[in-house]
Amino acid sequence: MKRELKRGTIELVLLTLLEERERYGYEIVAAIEEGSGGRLEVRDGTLYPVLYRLEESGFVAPRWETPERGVPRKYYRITAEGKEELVRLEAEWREFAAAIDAILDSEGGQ
Amino acid sequence: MKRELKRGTIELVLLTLLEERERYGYEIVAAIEEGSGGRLEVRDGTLYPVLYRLEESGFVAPRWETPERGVPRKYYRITAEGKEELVRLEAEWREFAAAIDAILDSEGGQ
DNA sequence: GTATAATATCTTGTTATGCAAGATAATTTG
DNA sequence: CAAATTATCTTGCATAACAAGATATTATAC
Repeated sequence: MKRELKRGTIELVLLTLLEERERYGYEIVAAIEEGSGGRLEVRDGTLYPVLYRLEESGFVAPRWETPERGVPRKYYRITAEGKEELVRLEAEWREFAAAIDAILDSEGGQ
Repeated sequence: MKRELKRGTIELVLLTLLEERERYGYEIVAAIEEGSGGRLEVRDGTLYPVLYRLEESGFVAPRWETPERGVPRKYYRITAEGKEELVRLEAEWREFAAAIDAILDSEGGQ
């Protein structure tokens, strides 16, 4: 999947996944690939900066967890503001996709 | 509509509009807004560079027309290669949108 | 007839963000 | 102990949409 198409959608995807439950970054990379049926891939070098942006905006909140065995993990949960943002982003996505489809369907169908 | 979401879709939109018929840049700006039901807007400062990229790639071909009255217009038509590219871009868009929707629907629906 | 608006194309610089490529560190496995 | 795996983080690059202008012709208003 080309890079440019993804732009502006990763925050929506992240908030959607974090609304279901708390997750840590490395886990999210796999969740995106799985949840999209292998069609969408996001690198960790992409993911972490997005999480920081969301954190700065107050849409997610982190929590370190150091298990008895294993590498420390930084879990993120969605905040109340994050849920509101998710509603906005999803509406924006639906409207955008509808706009593109409107052009494709009206013109291509002739 | 936010800027980032549009990225990667404008070439698809342009080729779709040009597949229907020859058009000139200034006309396309209005056609996009109308064809999307007012949901999608593209500035002329965005449009022209996209047309040049498409022309360089051989996907569209320009033709100047100087009418008896009025400002000269540069009409673009889609080429055979452009039609192939359009098929690719549309498939890519459909798959991408399906990937996003798969994540939204599976997670949001619980 | 001159000024203003509308039509139309084009250019420059800014900005945002996804990603490659690495660095770091702990843990597990061979 | 060496190598692979898990996990987070950083730097620099590339791309493309846009704002803000420049330019030029034609149409309209005064």
